[in-house]
Amino acid sequence: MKNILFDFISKYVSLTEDEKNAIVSLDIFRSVKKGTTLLKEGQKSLESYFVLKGCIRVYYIIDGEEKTTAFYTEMDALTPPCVISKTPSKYYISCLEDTILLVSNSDMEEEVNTKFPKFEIMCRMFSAELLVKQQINFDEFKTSSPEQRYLNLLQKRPDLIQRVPQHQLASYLGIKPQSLSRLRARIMEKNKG
Amino acid sequence: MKNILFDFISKYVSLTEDEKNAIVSLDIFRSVKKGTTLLKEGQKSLESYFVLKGCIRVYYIIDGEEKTTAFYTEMDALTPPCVISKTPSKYYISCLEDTILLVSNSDMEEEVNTKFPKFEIMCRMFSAELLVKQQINFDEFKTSSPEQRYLNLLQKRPDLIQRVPQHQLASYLGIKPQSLSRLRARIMEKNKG
DNA sequence: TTCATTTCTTAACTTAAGTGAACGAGTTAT
DNA sequence: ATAACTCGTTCACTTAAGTTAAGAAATGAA
Repeated sequence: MKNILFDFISKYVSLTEDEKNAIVSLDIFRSVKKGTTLLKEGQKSLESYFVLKGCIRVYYIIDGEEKTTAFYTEMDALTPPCVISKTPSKYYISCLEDTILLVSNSDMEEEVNTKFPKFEIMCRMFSAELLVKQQINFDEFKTSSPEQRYLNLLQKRPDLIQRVPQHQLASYLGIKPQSLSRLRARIMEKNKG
Repeated sequence: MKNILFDFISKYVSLTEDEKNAIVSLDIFRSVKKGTTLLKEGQKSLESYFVLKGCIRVYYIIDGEEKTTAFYTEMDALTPPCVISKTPSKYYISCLEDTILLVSNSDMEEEVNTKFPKFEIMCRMFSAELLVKQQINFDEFKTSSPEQRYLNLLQKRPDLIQRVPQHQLASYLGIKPQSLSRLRARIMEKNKG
């Protein structure tokens, strides 16, 4: 399990055994049951998450309706905007599956950063990378139709289509569940004829 | 003109006169004529921009069609993803109006950062803020309809609707120019009745 | 100025997404 | 085991966006 974490870190910096042990001793691993809500609208939080196993989901409730904006799976890291801006959350975060998380809070991070300067370097590289990914993601979403977005998702994150309920996927694509059903049927039809 | 820059910086850190002079002496101000293209698809770039006056626009050309994804106006900073990822650009950046920019390139930034540690602090605060804004922006886009997006824009950046051509605005909202015209007519109709 | 181009709007028609309702399959709770 | 839910799909209908075409208004260039 911890290997997932160290595989991830090795993409950015290389760690000594001592450093690895130090990380493990921080006791930041947390197991969460399917359905658990990690953050609710209105709450303040200092926690960031790294998904080791499982899947978590971010959604808003707008006019009583869930609007899913993100899924995080293995090797994905999530620092909720409200943690950075230190304002109450406008959204919910919950577990779609039994999930193993690495949880860190802002205070702790500072401590770790001073002890292990490598960490700060890694975090900076990571957040730069994240900014780029997010920008590209946004641009792709903006410049494509629901059908293109679905096909794109099928390419890039095929696992999501298996493990996530259709109505949450639909919301993530910016449409209603009925429209996703129809859209899928339409695509099947094209591939037949 | 330089005041716009220092007003902006003062939101993050306070500068001495010496520091201000040092910045001015870097000679990083550039005037650009309306219509100038700052970056083309396929090019590599190390330049980041800060808009002092005017407006620049980011767009893709997909199937021969312009897809506008962002506008940057006074006090907006833009570090194109391709600068961070050091890959060829997939998009264009051009000036919508005669524009005065502050231009920095990656090499120079490192030099400035070591000379003025304050700068690195500011940059980090700034990019954290940017990440949050971008995330919120994306979420808003995803969770709303074209009409809501237009009304939202009317609230948040009313100047854009005046200074930007309708067909570019339409693209920015994820729809065709004809649909934007219709949508505006629809809203006018509602406000009458 | 005049001619050409770009920009915006309107209209008619097509296509796709939203809505409300119904149904069967699978799950959960009692 | 049965009742109550949730979930995905389908259908008929409504609404909004895409498409094609045309024309008016503004802009730019010769």
